[in-house]
Amino acid sequence: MKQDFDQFLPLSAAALHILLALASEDRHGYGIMREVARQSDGRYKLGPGTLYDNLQKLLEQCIVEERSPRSPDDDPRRRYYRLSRFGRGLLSTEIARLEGVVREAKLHLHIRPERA
Amino acid sequence: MKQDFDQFLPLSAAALHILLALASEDRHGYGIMREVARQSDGRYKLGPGTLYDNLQKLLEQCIVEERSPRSPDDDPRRRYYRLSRFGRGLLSTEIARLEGVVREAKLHLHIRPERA
DNA sequence: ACTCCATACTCGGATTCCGATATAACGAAT
DNA sequence: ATTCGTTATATCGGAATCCGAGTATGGAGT
Repeated sequence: MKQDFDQFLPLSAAALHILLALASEDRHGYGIMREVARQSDGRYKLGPGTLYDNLQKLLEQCIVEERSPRSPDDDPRRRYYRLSRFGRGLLSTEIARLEGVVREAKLHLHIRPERA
Repeated sequence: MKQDFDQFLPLSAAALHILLALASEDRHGYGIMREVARQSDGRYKLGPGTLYDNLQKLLEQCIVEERSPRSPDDDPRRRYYRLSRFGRGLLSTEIARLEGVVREAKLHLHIRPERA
């Protein structure tokens, strides 16, 4: 039962970063925003429009699922999201694809030592 | 004189693949389409709409330049494009960014051995 | 003559992006 | 108790982008 990830790839930058933020742990929307900013050192910022557009679509596609809050002392406004099994596979596939892109690029570019 | 690549990043999938196709050699539009399909093993196909939209924008931003045909026996319909110096730096920066994404992802995913 | 491929390009509908804005509960400080 | 900054979810609508169908043409093969 091979799932066809291919029809979902390539992921948009927004979707990729959302899934990446969810790969390390389940998060609520606002937490995703902060994590995305953190992971990219503030260079890539997700606004609420892009975030919720994407989240809704990812939910419909069952790439991301909503999860119930872990404890009752948690802020009740929060809605938590997690990667589905399918979503995790999809992200892995996309990462493998990106590795290919990076490998290909390095054949043809001088990559300078990375800057601080 | 540090150029601010950051305002152009992240590259869309289309732009990234176009630049990648031009990294190895100068190409005309149709050649870019073929090269993109080849590099992705046919999984990512660029249609003419996306291609020319992107090419026009990349020209305006001086990321890509038009080049004169190399020899007069070349098919005269062809219009050749090449990466500008700026474009090459931009692509390098984007590739470095993607390496960071891949590195981050691998901390949290089991990447299966890549499929045939 | 016909068909297929190479090649460039336009068009318009669909999709996506994305900041401004709205709303409100929380925490801490006064 | 009030205020203030932050946390938090969500919508709206214009702008940007995607992207396939279609148009056009020339050359090569049969």
